[in-house]
Amino acid sequence: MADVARRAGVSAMTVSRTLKGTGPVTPETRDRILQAVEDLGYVLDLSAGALSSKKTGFVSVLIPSLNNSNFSDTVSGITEVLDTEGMQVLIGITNYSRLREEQVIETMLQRRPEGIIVTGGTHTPRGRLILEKAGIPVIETWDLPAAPIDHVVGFSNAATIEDMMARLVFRGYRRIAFIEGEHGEDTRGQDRRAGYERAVQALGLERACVISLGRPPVTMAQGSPAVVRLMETWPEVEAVICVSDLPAFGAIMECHRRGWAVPDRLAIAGFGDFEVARQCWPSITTVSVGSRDIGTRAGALMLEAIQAHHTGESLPPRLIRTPHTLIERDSTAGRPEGATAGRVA
Amino acid sequence: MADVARRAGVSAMTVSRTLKGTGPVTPETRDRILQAVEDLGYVLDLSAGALSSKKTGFVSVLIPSLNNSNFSDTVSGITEVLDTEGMQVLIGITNYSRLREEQVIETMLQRRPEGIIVTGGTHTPRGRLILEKAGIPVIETWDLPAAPIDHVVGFSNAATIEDMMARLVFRGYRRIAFIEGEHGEDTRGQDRRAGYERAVQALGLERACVISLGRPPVTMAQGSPAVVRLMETWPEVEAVICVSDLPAFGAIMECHRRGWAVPDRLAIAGFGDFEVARQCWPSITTVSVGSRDIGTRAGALMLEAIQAHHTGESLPPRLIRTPHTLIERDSTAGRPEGATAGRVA
DNA sequence: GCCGGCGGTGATATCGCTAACAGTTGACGC
DNA sequence: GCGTCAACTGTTAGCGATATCACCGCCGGC
Repeated sequence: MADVARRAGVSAMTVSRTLKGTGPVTPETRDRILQAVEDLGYVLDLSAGALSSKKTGFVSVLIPSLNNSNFSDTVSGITEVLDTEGMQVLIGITNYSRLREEQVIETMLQRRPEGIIVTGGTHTPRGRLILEKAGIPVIETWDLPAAPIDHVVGFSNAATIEDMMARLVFRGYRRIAFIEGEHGEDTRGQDRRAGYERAVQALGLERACVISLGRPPVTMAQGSPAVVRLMETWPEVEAVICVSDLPAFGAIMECHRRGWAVPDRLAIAGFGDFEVARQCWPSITTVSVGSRDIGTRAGALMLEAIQAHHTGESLPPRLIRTPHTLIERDSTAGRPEGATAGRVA
Repeated sequence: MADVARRAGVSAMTVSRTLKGTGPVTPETRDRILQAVEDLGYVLDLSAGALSSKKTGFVSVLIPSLNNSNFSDTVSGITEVLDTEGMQVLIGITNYSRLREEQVIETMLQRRPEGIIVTGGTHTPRGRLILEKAGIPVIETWDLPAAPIDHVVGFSNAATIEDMMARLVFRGYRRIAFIEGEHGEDTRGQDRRAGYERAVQALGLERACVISLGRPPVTMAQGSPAVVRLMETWPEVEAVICVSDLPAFGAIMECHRRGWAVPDRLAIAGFGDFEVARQCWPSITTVSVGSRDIGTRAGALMLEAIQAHHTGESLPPRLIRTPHTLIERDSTAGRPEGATAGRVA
């Protein structure tokens, strides 16, 4: 930068101001500097700038996996918003493990991000502690934690499935099963299952029938053995909700193979509104949670929080409930006998 | 760090050595320092370290989109490998635009990455120039550029489709169409189309039938109108190759809706070996290019190149051809009349 | 008994930039 | 004509770490 300054006949400070757009610079001086930058092929060093200004321009984003389009949609949304302010997203993959999340948080903080966005509201005690003490805005997403760390942009996973259950019952289904991932790490999946069980109670259904797929990430492939097991275990089942569209799709394909009509023999619903749910035949009833919107809203909130952070005050914890939408499609068209079938006359 | 040093009764330098694992430190001293770190809740600042050591620990990775599991698989692979050396991936999204890529490259270089991995071998002249002059290892992936900038980890997109064509012809198909994305930006898609046209020539087929989907990213949804248009335009078509599994899937679902048997009325093949291709019914014939492997190999190569870069010598440009595998599935089971149908007797 | 070398540690000088303050000019108002 | 203020530019002093060299013991070899 000193070279540039010399060549343009100004001080390094003026070069800095020109390149960052902070402070006033005479147009001529500016041109001269930009010319010098061009001539020398100079590239600003943001690491050095970060050290001196104490603004790294980083925001860390922690997600369970990149290979789930729900999460990559959220990241895309965040990235898009932060890009407008020249901030760089640092992605951390937690692999659906809270312990891994804790480690990733620790290493992330060494980069001095100006804010951190995590997926879910359940963390290891130490992970939570570190986040609280980090002294930067924190946003928890994809969940509505009972005791948020700071800000929240999310929805109730349980409620999405309760809504779905109500709708299925309204459509005439009574024997409704649930296909879930393994217990333990995927807390959002657990919440959905909890929603299912509450709904079974609330709607007065006979009993909860749950098939477990295995460790997350849940995949399309897991759907086919799961639906087979389901039909063997509870042949009387009329409908099934899957913890995600992916196994729902796998299940539907298995049904095609076996000649089980969907939805007439078995209605199948998913979660997440993946592209495959819309394109599948029959198209899959699902819940859209607006993955990308969660990202853009979290991004915007983060910018606001960082802004406040810079001016000294810290933004009071905000809770943004994002809407979820039940999307009824062909895979749950209703009992053949009509919407009232199975109801008490 | 000075605080930690004081509390442990050593110099800052020793603290640094302990935390980074560089240089020898007596176990006792080490423990004392780690205790002090714990007590004070001290977190190392890598930005500062980067400035003085001139090693940022960043590697930039540019991809067209995060929402394509092929690319996110590659990124996962890269991340996984670089993680082992504590390096952080900086993701840049180019949106399938070369101009955008140029801009992203410029802003990325301000972060002083130690290496940069880009998707594809076609760039704007200026983008290419900047990469060449960046003075860091560059890896081009997902392609085999005629004139590589530096290293390459990729495969010939054209060859994948040529192989596919040969196989389809072997299976007895003669009238084979191609469904592609719009011309212009997606150079990998263009290469695949070029492979198709070469194969039409080489195999002595009647003519090339190409349906264009629209601007990338190509989606599942685009598959259905495309296949309808295809059948209207060339009713005699027997098979079609799609530029990606996603529209191939959309096309198959449309065929289900319309009662066109796949593969008997129309065989459909894709590209990319997305999960949906394996799970779809009928399962989709495709080309696997090992997206994740491309990532792990590029990651490993990058580590090696950075290593060399540190010791002064720069690694001679390396070209790693990754294997692609044709995966035949149910969607191209062969002409009903048998594998020799359509051949000259 | 002397010397070379290694394990362990510290002092100092940056790394490249920007915050903060301190000029310097010229326009404007009264 | 003079004070005031805004626009513009420069000076100085770090930001928080690490490269580098220097130093001190102590060991082993000849």
